[in-house]
Amino acid sequence: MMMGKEDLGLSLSLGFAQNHHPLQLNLKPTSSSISNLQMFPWNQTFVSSSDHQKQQSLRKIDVNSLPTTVDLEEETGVSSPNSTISSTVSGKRRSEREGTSGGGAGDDLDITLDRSSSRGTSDEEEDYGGETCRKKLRLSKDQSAVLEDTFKEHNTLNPKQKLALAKKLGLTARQVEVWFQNRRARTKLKQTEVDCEYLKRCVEKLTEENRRLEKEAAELRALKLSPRLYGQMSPPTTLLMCPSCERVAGPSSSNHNQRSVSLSPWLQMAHGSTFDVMRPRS
DNA sequence: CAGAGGAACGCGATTACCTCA
DNA sequence: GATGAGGTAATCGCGTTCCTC
Repeated sequence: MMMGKEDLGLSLSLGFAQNHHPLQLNLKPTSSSISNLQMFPWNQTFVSSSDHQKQQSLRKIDVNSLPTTVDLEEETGVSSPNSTISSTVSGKRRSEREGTSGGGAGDDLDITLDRSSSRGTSDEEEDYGGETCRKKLRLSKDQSAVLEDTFKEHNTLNPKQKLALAKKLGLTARQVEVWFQNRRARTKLKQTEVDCEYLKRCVEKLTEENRRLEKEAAELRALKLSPRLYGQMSPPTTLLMCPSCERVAGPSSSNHNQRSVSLSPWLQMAHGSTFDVMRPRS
């Protein structure tokens, strides 16, 4: 089953460094299949008895030709299709140190992935049942749903979380790692698309505003050419600004110490005027 | 303490495979 | 059935961070 864009479950935020107006885009799907799957409490053990049942059911619907038993063999790196798991006594990795909400007791064994083994080794024949070319293993719907749910909680996993998730889904840790990598890439791509769209809208609005102002300026120039009318008006091209608060003063704020400045739209934006094309829509 | 070397990891780019119209 | 497009799992190369010596 293909996973469409609506299945991505992206919750995107767009923020500008200066304005801090996040543009929230909630592309979260309303998938009933996801709701049936339990979220991972990372501070708990993954495989409980109920988990085991789910694991069994997951394996039943697993379309991939994975090894039927994904157990301790994988942790020791004996029969892992794409990855070799090595254990190191010392040297905590970054993800664990940064506390990706994992950890807990029994962290004396740091389980890490040796990715070099997944990049073209002699184990590949074993990996794909004797075939030399790499096989594209499409993840099942439920596997994807669990991965999505997990990704919503943490977009990165520490090695233990990775292993536990892999074990639960009947995948290799490397597959989980790859899925998270690709998922992060998709999220970023989606975010870039959103950014582009938003900037395009900004450009359109600015262009429109520019056109309007040019038109207005042309009209004012035309008025200037007719002295009778012009004499009745105040100069349109200068505005008054309070030097202390730098707020553009209106006609009534005559008590401010005023000076003439040219109007900058960015200044207006900073003061929250109606010129708000850079403000994301809520 | 500074620096070299290595391991682990993440990311961007790309490839290869699969599904569907 | 052939085919092209789109999605995505998998791979590769590189940079970064951290740890050990």
